[in-house]
Amino acid sequence: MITRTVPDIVVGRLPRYLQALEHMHREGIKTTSSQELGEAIGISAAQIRKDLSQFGEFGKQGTGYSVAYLVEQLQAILKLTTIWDLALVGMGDLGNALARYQGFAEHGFRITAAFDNDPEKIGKEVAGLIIQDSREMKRIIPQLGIKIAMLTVPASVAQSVAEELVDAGIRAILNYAPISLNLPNEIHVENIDPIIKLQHMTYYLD
Amino acid sequence: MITRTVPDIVVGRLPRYLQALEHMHREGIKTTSSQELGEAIGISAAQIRKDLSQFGEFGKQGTGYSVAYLVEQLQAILKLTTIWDLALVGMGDLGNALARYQGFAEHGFRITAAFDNDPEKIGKEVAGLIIQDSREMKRIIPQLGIKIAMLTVPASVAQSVAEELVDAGIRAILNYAPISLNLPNEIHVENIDPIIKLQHMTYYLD
DNA sequence: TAGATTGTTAATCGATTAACAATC
DNA sequence: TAGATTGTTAATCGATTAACAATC
Repeated sequence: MITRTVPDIVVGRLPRYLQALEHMHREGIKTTSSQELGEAIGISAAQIRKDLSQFGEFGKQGTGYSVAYLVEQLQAILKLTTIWDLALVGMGDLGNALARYQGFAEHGFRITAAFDNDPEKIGKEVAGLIIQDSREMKRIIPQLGIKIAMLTVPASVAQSVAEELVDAGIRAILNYAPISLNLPNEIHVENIDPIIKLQHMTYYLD
Repeated sequence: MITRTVPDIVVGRLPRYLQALEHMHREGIKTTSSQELGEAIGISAAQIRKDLSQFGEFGKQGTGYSVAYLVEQLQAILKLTTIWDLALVGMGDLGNALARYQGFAEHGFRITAAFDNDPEKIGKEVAGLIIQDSREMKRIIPQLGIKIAMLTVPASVAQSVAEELVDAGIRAILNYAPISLNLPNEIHVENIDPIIKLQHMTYYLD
């Protein structure tokens, strides 16, 4: 059986389609077109149709797409029909803000464990989570079956903590530390770094 | 005079080169090669050389690049030789965490004004900043000459607040709200949305 | 000098767009 | 039916990689 691989750049656009479609759904919009969806997010209609065609046929000629149906299909494609447990590692200001952020739960992500190495923080409660000793990651993460971690530790320790996470069975890391992690290829890493984004924009300013 | 435009995708990689080079610089590494730099950040040596060649000749055959010199040059290309003032709009948990984050100052970004529309928050101090009424943005932002804003308001009001920011003279927005902003083409927008990144990664998990 | 590495050109690869038959 | 819009193919466009002469 041949399974052609979908380009990662296409996969990366699907969550943006989903976000816009969920917004339409909340607004009570029942139907949309590649044209309308494209205008909402600044992507060409042709590209949206091409991207979706990688996964199946979801529309109807003449009428476009059922918003509810396309939401469902994209959720299935992105494996969002299950709840994903997250480990939150590093409970500084950012870790605390993320622990309190409602958006994760609203989208099927549940922070199930929070870690820090600071004895002052261990045992404290944040948003219903008890902060645990990061030396316990290796034990707790497999126990809870957690596959995704959000890394909000200082840059100086990010690489070694990331390695510990991989060792504990983590397979995807959302990295907030301002450093590029070197990990095995099979580990999925996405970076969130405001400095990098700001420096990208200053190029165009004067 | 012909000035070919550098592709945005190339500009977007420069901050990553800079980050890695600054790291090398702190480590006391004097010289590097496109090969070594590429391995550090997972980009091919050929691509790094090609990207840099858009802006000039910065290396020496046989020996590679002076780290300090290339840092300097990239900073100049990205307009990082001046301090950039930032407006922080929306002082919830995330806004507060960003206000306290040291990384901005360390990279030449200074949060000069913080805004919220909540009377409970206005007048309070966070990390040396007095939170101001967002109705004052139109007056204060031009006064301080602020060109860049970080937007950390709820999704429901992000579009309208963004429009107010543009109206106040803001030309670049780092958007943390989970919604795609529709703004004039000349406004530079970069999005930071953990849900989008997590959903990208779950595609590859099971 | 010999070895290493740049900057650049040409070749390859991949992504986006245009166009349109199919069809709701 | 007529109009609208899909899914897909082919054409175009752009980005990445390979290769190598130049040269430190």
